[in-house]
Amino acid sequence: MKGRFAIPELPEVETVRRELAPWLTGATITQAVRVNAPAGPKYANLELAANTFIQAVNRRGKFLLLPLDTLDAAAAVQSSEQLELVIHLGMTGTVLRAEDNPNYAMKHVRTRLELTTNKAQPSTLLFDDTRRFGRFLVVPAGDYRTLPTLHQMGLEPFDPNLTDKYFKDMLAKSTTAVKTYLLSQKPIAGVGNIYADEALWHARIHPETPSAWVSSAKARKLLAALREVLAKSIEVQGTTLRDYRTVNGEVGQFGNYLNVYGKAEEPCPRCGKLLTRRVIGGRSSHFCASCQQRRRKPPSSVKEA
DNA sequence: CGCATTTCCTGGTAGC
DNA sequence: TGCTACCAGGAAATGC
Repeated sequence: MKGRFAIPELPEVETVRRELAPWLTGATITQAVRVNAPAGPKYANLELAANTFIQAVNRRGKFLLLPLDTLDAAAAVQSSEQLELVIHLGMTGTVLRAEDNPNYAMKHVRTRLELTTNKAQPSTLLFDDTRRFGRFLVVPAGDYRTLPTLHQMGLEPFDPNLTDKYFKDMLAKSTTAVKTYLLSQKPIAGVGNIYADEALWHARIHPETPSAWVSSAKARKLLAALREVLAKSIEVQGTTLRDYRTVNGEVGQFGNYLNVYGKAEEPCPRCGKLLTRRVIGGRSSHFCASCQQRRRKPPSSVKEA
């Protein structure tokens, strides 16, 4: 494992959301600026956030969504456009409270928000994004045209509308490797590399199985497994690799519950055969070739080419 | 359009 | 020790 990693997937982002909400909900943004990063779509339109207040700290998949309400009634009438601050942590995005980190190295801090909290305290939010894989931008509320992944995102894992049949129907839409398709965020929101590998192992599905070949029974097991690993990880504040810390300096414990991720050449906890690592869809993937058998033929419901 | 591949980006690490 | 080459990853861009 390398770097200051959390690999923020749904549980890690939910952990951050829960930490940010008490601090930011109801706070006024007096200034919002991009610092130490080139202009571009990743950290964009921040000036629009000035003179607004943060209504809520929400999460959609791996994105944090902060609806902003204007403080200027006249402007609200003129624009009639509600705004939203969109934050994606990417690989290395970290949200910091400046007053808690007086000696913080500013080298990779990309944006800064000057705030007045709902307790009338001044506060400064810093967004450190070392590798610049993150996003921190203001958009018209709900307008995700510049964020195609968010735009096409599937239902939240715990959305009651996400039934077994709905999930199976989503998987049926693609013939790409089921692991790759999960990472696209289209069948379900918030699943990244770690939890995809873990859930596929629990459901005994080979990660290279064409998504549409996954049977109804396997789809049901996969959805249950995804919910199980995500819920457990949220409970223990996510997976911490190396020296990552949450906003409040805590360490997620889900690493203790991993069965396959990062465990190539170690014995499968279920059958004892050595686990395999293989690049699938350009991503490092971990599975048990023995108990995650790849089906040889498509199910009868899928037309042969 | 669907799917596969490449790019973005930096710091940690292996190997010499 | 110092240097190079390589690797990690989510989402977007590009290629076919």
